[in-house]
Amino acid sequence: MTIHLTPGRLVTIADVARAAGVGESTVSRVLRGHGSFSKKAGERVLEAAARLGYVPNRLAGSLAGNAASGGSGLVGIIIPSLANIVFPDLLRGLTGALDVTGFQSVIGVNDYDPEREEALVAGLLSWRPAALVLTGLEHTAATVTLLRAAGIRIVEMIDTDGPGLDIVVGFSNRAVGHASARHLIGRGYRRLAYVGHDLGRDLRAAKRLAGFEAALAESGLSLHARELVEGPSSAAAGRAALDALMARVPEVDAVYFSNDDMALGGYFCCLGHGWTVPDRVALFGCHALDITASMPQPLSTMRTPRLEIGRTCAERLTAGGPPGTVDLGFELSEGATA
Amino acid sequence: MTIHLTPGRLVTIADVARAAGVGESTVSRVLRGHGSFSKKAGERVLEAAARLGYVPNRLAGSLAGNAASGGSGLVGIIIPSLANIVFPDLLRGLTGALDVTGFQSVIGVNDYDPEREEALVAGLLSWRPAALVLTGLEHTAATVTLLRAAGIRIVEMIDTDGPGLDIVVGFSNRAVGHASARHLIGRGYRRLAYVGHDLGRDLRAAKRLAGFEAALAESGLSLHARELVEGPSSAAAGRAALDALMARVPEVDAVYFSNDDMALGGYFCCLGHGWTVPDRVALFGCHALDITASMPQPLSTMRTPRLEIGRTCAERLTAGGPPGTVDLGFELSEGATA
DNA sequence: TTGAAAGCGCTAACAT
DNA sequence: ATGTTAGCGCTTTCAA
Repeated sequence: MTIHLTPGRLVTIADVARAAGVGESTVSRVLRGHGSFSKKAGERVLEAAARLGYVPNRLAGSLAGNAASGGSGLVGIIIPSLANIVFPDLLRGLTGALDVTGFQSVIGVNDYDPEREEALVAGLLSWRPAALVLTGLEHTAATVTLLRAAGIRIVEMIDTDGPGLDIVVGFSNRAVGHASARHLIGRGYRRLAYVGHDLGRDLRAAKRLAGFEAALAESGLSLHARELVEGPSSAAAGRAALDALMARVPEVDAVYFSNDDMALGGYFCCLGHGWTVPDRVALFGCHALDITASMPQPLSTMRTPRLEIGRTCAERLTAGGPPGTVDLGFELSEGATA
Repeated sequence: MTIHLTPGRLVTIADVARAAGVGESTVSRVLRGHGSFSKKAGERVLEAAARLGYVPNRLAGSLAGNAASGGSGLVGIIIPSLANIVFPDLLRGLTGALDVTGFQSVIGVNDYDPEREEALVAGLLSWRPAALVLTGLEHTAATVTLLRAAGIRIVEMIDTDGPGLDIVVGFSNRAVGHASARHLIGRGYRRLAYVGHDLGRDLRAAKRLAGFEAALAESGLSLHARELVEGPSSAAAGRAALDALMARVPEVDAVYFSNDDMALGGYFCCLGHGWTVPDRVALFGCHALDITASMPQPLSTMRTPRLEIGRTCAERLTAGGPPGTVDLGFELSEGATA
């Protein structure tokens, strides 16, 4: 049976009600399995909805349902970048867990820029999300004001080094840096250098470096040299930076990289020069990207629980528990490069 | 001045109107820069909105504005995976261009599963998005029905090998495979093998292989061997698969990988065995991931315009042009491995 | 068990 | 230039 509708007009609950011969509220009850209704009414509504190809309008649903309490089925997510696989990993954990509970992820990418984050928060808030997930603990004052006024759950993910607004899920980047230094010192390296990318933007990398230097200081050491590149991390940047570093300070015996991308580039640099790793120079990364486990010499790095962070964020959000910090820790991934 | 509001109640346009001493519609006009209003009214509204911390409710806005014509400021995006950097790259191009035009991206990940895509399409449609962006051309019949009934713009990205529903932006995966084979044949390789991942799920990879084999056939050749791994692509899988392949069929002189992840793993395999590349065995990938340009021997691969695809999708969507296919092509990235 | 009716916050005629 | 009014599609009292 063909149904004729005004072109461009989508099927509404009223259409379904008419087709099923019941009232609109009955349709609503049946479709959401709420209230009570007769078996017969249920069948007729379901049949009519299927026949007409009814697709609920959640804009209207959210508006009517609980607009005052600010809860649609959307969850806003803001990450700094999509170019570094670390953030897609977080997203993966989040969306995977969120999908199951019927939430849709609305995402924004702020390019490591707090001002951009502020604009994205304002934009996302206009969709009255049930919750907002941010990356890191540092935000502009205006962002915090917006967040507070929104009256929804806020999760800050990845970094636990500082106070959060509501729920915080991640690990201590400072502790990662500290543990990395302890490992290298324990291996006997003494002339340690750092190779990293733009620290002004990647605050987590800066915290790792701070932890690293703190551990050195505790052992009476200090950073022997550092090489920073402009812009984001990449294998190309890591390769070029290590190249420059070793030309400038050849006595360096171990290098701590801002992350695995950079470290992989560093490893390629060593291969290109024919330097033996770790004898000529030891390499240590961060994040334990899958790829670095397949290197001829697996990279020594720290495994960070990215998927689990995403999953945990989603769980805490939907569970409705109290505010607080969840530290998921990290783990040494002992490779053959340090 | 502190403003007291019922706790949990968000500031509405009515609150702003009252505070500014104007009518609701004037507030609406000012805030959206539509219609006409006096300079004075404009100032008072803006001041009141800022003071009260007004955040527009786009759920209500979309519902009132043009719910019938089905256009909110949301764009739904469905990708098969977030684990393979190819898709975050597409997302990056998309969200970057979409943000600028005031659209928010709502994303779904279907794990290469058409049934899951169908569920995601139904879910996304309930937010009455202005448009939907899908990956690839293959969908379930029910998905196509939903899409047709929705009456919104649809973009299918990445693959141009087949008819689309509305707008198609990408490149010919078949042509990529074909050109890859031509390159290897031109280099003099004759015992060519394929190393890939789950072809039943990654249909684009399957099309590349089909194009590859077609080119071989045109030269009177055929695939000398193939090694397929279960599950998704990864460096680890590429490494293990090449290892198994070369043990089984040592006379192979060139390997075409399903993508750069796999090829990088293959390169690591060669390094581990001390095989010279490309003399012992040549390697060819797909996608030209940044990382492969930093290898001691840059990987020979095909550069695919992922960011540009994302950007172009966004542009076509917002431009409101006619349906059609946009082939953005691809380019040989001549490395040192083939 | 069910329908009628009143909004949710906003936009878009329509008056003025 | 600006206020009033009628919905957008849905959920939720409130009666019946």
